[in-house]
Amino acid sequence: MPESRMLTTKERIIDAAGDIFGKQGFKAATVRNIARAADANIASINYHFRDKKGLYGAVLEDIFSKGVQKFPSTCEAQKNCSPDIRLQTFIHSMFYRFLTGEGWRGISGKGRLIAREFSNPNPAFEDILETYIKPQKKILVAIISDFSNGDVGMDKILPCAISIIAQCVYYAFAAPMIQRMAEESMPTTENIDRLADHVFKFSLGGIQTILSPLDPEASQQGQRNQEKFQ
Amino acid sequence: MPESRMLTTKERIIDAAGDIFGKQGFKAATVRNIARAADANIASINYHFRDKKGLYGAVLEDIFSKGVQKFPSTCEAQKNCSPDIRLQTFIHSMFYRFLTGEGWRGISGKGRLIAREFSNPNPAFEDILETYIKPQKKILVAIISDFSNGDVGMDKILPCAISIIAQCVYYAFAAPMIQRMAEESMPTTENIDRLADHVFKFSLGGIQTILSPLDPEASQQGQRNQEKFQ
DNA sequence: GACTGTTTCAAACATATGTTTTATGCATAC
DNA sequence: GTATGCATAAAACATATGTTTGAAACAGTC
Repeated sequence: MPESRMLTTKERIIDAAGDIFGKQGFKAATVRNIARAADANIASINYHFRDKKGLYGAVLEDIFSKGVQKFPSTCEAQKNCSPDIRLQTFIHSMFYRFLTGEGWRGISGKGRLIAREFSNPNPAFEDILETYIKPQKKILVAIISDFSNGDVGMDKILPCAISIIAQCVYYAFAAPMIQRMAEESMPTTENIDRLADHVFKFSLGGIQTILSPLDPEASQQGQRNQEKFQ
Repeated sequence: MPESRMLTTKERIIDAAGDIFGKQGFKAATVRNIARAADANIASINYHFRDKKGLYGAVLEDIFSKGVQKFPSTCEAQKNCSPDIRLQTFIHSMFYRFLTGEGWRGISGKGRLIAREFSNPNPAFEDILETYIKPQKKILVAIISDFSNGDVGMDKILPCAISIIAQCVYYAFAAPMIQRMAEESMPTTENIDRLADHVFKFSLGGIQTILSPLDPEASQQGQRNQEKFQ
């Protein structure tokens, strides 16, 4: 352990806990395993973080603060760029943040922890939401809004935002599925740009279709088929 | 308990286990809680399913067999329809299967269990994959393939399929997130058709953009920004 | 060098939990 | 009626796990 020994016990615990919580979930992860992986004593977890829940909260905070710091989804230089470019930057940031080793390492580590929070938010996640995620939402909404000339309501913009986030998150959290169903599309460091570009282009088409002022009747189509399912 | 008493103990256990496994995950769910919810004795779980893992496997099988049976994603009548219509049917089926009470009840119950499997497949899930999920993939790939005239490779079709599935799954598994970020888009029985229709239209635009023979240079765009993240 | 506050350690504690055991009801067949 | 096989029940068992405890090691200060 050449470099990990440079870190303090507290840091090593947070690091190991991120991986183990990510892989196994809050309940299945044991403080004993975390302590062993961090090369620390069990009691030090309680000493530094009060209890297992406290450790989890610290891990969440650590993951997000580092994640958005290392991969900002917007940069000053692009402030006046076309929405195309800014959307591409946003999506690529998302992929790098989720999937690379400097980020959340996708499914193999902390990325899965985040996916879990999406469907099963821990109380400690509410703060993360306000501090880190809502600003991201604002950025994405602004980008999509710029595709029209501001004459489109939130009822069309928000679903587009969701569709985009959905794709980014899915590549990170459903990697085992993707590996089994479409191995070529497995998210790895080699094809991360290719995948991000696909999501970008796909979403571009989607946004244009949704925001285009024509086909006002299309929203009725769903009603036709509704009874088939009831 | 008027009607649930009509069911056998075994059935009641599977039913209760689906909800509790879904809400809490495999490890966090306890056989004691499941037995109580099913109004059954703890030992009956081991009696009928050997052990906790066996129960989980039975739940998985039950969920999928009922899910695809109640909401088939293709029907004989549409066999010769346009890909548009068939895609719409596929996506709506997906939404109904994931979200309605007759299906997996979204996040509140078994839906979450499936989302978990996507990122954390249980050994018992491999069978489910072969029996229930791969046929679904085949259907979707055939639909997307029909949008072009068959002159587009899997390298473009599969990512489109993933993008579509991603949206459907996200609405089901990330509902708590959606509720907090975009309450109007919360998946409920009231707006399920509206949401499914959005995903349909968005995906239609995405597919057309990806499969369109023009812009062969677009795939290079990603490379430009790559160094920014390294 | 002795003192003090902080951190680490090994062991113990209390509890939660999956599983097994043994006994009891409850049909159906002989 | 009696016996046999299936289903359920209550209790016991063994283990895993979060937390606490009290002592030891360490670092900085006077």
